[in-house]
Amino acid sequence: MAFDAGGAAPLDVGVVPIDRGERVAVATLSAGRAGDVAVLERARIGLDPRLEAPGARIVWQDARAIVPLLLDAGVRLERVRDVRLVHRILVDARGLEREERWAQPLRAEAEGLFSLAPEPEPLDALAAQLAAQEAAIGDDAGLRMLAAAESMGGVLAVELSRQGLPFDRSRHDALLVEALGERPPGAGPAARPRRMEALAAQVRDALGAPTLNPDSPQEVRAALRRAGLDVASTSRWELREHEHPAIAPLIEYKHLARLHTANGWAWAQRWARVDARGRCRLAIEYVPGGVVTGRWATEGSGAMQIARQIRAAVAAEPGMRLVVADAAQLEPRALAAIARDEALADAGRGTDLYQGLVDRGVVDRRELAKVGMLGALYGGTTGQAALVLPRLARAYPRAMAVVEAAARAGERRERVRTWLGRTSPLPPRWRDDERGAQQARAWGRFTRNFVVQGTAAEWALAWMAGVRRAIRDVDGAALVCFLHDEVIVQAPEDRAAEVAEAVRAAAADAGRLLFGRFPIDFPVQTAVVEDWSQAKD
DNA sequence: AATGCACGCCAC
DNA sequence: AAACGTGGCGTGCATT
Repeated sequence: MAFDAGGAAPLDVGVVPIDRGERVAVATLSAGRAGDVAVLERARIGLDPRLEAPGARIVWQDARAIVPLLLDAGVRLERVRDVRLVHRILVDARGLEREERWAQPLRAEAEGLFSLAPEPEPLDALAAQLAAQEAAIGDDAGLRMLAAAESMGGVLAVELSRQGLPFDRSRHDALLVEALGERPPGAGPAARPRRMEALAAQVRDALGAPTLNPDSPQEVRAALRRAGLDVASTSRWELREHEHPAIAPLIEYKHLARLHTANGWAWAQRWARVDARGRCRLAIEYVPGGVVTGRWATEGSGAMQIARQIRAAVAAEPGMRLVVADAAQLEPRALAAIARDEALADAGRGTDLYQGLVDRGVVDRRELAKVGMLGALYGGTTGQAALVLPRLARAYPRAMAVVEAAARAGERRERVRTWLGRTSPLPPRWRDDERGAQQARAWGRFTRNFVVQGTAAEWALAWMAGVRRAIRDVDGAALVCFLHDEVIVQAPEDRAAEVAEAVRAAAADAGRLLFGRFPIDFPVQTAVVEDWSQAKD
């Protein structure tokens, strides 16, 4: 198992940074109290034998403050409890007091400067928090597993953020020049790359608006209306409905403008940095549990939305390869497992669940299978999805009943739970009128999706924890990216195939860990490549 | 000048 | 003319 999934830890070891992380206080946590406090210089933390004791669980308040110190000291971190992350789960799941006292900097940080002995208070507080969490979790095996997984997620996020994503700036520059044209000499928003400027001129020409700023939706809409195009917005789907010489260059301009602002030169300048070993990496700050469903977010760099167009700039370093792995149709598979829907699980037996639906005669085209399944997961009611849904409901009544029940529960303002027990928040108030009914249905779509997306996120955590363990002894291999259902490991060329196999095996392990003997496959598509764009999907 | 919101588009 | 879930973020633009 990739993380502690059950049973009481024989030894809980609390760790608290003091003196701004120059030293660390270590204590045994038991029955809500801290005992046998030791204080160690940061470089010598690993010398406390309790941190390496078999089965020991290391407990902290905030991974961001302590995990870097532990990693630098060579502590392995196999069983962990992140009190901050787990608290957030238990507040919703168990009504644990919403208390943010450990969000504050620990008082010992300041007071430690003036006393040789550590303040016992933070470690006692940690012990008390741990005891409260253990009581709240009780014998709920799902919550216990979720707490362990989320806590390991805190470690993974620190490790991933410290690694960064290998990034080749000259390749990035070349991709931008190819798409946008030469970079203008002056910075500033007025200076547009050559192709963008040419498209802007075409738009102005076609609309007879010589001073038009194509970045201003208001100006663009007004100019379009003057040209006789009755548009409510300037979004692409609406523009496409109209026939006019300005439309094509405008849509192309907006496409390039997005690339330029989101993943252009300024973005690379801001987020790419050269580390101590001279490697260029994108600095990505992961936020575990940053999304209500339990998915991760990132802060600042927009790293979860790196445009496909520039993914070739994410490239393996000399002697290395990227092992790019993504879980195939993760959410429908999670749904099949939640619902114990053997028929849907059977359709997913191969590597392509959507094709499985076609092969079993449920729908006649793969594209329809996908649209219909996503409609079921998101609550789609129109178009192609609506046409296919009845057939899915007939073929997979158990799975469809689960998402329908989640939607109805949300409409009734009830909470729903993921497989391991993450709980949806309570909805805002809505009135008892037509507008309120709309809001209720919208909340139902949220709870419908929450169950599936949240369970998929739990599987992904377990998967990634397994990958972490599997590559631990592969010298030079490191997780460098995580995107909901996709991971990238950079590994030495001659060990990449072995890593790819380990990543696939970790997926199967994660499925068994969460869903036991229920026969659901979690196939993972892996590619060993030099750059991210070569991993086709 | 700083702040907050709306728009629009990218990702899964 | 949106719809069908979760987000981040840059830009324009109105408000303070």
